[in-house]
Amino acid sequence: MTYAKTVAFTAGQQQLARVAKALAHPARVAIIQLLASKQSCISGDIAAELPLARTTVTQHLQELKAVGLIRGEIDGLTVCYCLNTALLQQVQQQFAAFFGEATAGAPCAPGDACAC
Amino acid sequence: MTYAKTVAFTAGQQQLARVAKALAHPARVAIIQLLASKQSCISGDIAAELPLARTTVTQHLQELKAVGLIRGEIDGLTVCYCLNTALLQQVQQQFAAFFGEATAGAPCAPGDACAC
DNA sequence: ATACTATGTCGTATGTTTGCGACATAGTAG
DNA sequence: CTACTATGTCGCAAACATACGACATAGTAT
Repeated sequence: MTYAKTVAFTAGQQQLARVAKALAHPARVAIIQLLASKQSCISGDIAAELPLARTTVTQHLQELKAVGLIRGEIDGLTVCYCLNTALLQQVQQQFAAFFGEATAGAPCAPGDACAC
Repeated sequence: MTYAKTVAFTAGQQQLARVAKALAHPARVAIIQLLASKQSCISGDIAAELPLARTTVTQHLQELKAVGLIRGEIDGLTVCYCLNTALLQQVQQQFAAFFGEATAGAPCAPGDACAC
């Protein structure tokens, strides 16, 4: 992303945007859900469950790992991915606060003349 | 986005990803927050409050409008943007459910041997 | 050792996003 | 009507993202 003046956005806004970007692709949403549903933190089985090439899935996994939402541990030949519940909980708070703030105002239905 | 086989992702995953993408840029997060904080739904003042060119801000506004998170009404010379609280509330539920699912599992701390 | 399996990294083609100036449109005002 | 203001649309350049095959690495197994 090439923001002209990244400085001007708050850390909170940037963090929220970063996480949102990580979830901005159905494959990544699916991966998180998969990891959440399987009790065991599967590895490359993930690739088998998605409609994408193995390498593409690896890339998505790397991206999720870069943001910190998941963690991967090598176990012999296979690699074990699991959710970073700590970060997820923190992010959950962040989103809750954001949406709470956003949904607090008046409804402003279409045709309202929008009390400006 | 060029998914090879878009079909294979659920509607829920795609909807969540679409909204996440809308929030995947600090400027757009900032816009939502701005609209939430000002009681009046300001118009091009938004552009003045952000560290971006006016046209760029317009573009971000269009994107948010395309996803449906905000709505714009023409009021003479100015345009009035306001939050679509109905959609926001719905999306809030969606994210809450998603994160709830994701944070439900075991912590899986690093070094856990990751019970696979 | 040799063959095999699970993963990841690279390079690349194609498409998308971002940021912005130039230009078009549409009200307002004198 | 003419000048001015507020917005939006276009087109473009540069940066990213997506998807994937070819290749590298590193354990396992025989």
